[in-house]
Amino acid sequence: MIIQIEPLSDIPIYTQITNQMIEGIARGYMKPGDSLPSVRTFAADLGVNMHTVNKSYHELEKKGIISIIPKSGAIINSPDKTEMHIKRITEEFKPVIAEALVLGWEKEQIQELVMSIMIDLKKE
Amino acid sequence: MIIQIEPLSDIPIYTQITNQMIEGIARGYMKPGDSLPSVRTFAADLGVNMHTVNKSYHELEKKGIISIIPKSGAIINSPDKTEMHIKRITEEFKPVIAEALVLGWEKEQIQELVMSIMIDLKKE
DNA sequence: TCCTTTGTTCTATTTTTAATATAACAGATT
DNA sequence: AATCTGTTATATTAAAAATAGAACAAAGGA
Repeated sequence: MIIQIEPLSDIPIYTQITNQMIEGIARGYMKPGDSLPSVRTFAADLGVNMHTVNKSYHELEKKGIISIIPKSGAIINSPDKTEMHIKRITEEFKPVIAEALVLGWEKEQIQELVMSIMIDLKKE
Repeated sequence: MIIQIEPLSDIPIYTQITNQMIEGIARGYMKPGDSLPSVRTFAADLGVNMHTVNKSYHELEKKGIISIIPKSGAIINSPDKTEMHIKRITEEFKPVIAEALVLGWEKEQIQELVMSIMIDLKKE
């Protein structure tokens, strides 16, 4: 799982790690049950501090995507159909959809873009 | 156009203003051609600093949503069908869609959520 | 059992960003 | 002429991000 950090980005490093991990899992590069690298080795690979990776892992745990087993490691969760985090996902979608609408996108165009992104992420 | 600032939020104030302005325009509370309040009066209304509002306005301008006329004021743009900002909108959608997929959402469920948000924003 | 690795916790410092506070400027608006 | 506008500048404070180093106690492998 290769992750590219952009030091000049206005997106915090720990968020860059979080997002790229999520995208990597969505693309199937990592699967439920897989272990994540330890915060130390991963930090060394990325050239960042241990605590930065640790913060990203806890962000992933808060989102329900991984489980951190104390003193042991982190493992990617199996999706739980009863826990869709619908409220959070809704709040994350809303500003993007509102922005597209304000810029003049038609509902159908937005649906098409969303579909094309899903297909891109799902194709292996 | 009423805007509610949450001082304790981890979202910066200027981003809260930006997002709520966009949602307000999407809902039709403000329309293309309308003037935004001056940065000073709006800042006074919200109880924040002038520069904070100013930063939000420039964020909105960068997104192509308003035009700032120097020494005069800010006006909401008419949507320009030839300028959909497709690359930026795609990059904004991607992490949210990836997160939903990783949490086990089906493509159809995501499409339904997106549609319901669009309907909610469009209903007046 | 011993040794290494693990996440955790703690303190500390540096850097960057966000937010506020004033002030002054020059064009626009009335 | 007087006011209002966004702009620019400088300064300060507050908060967040990132780094650094150390120590701990449990887990896990040899």
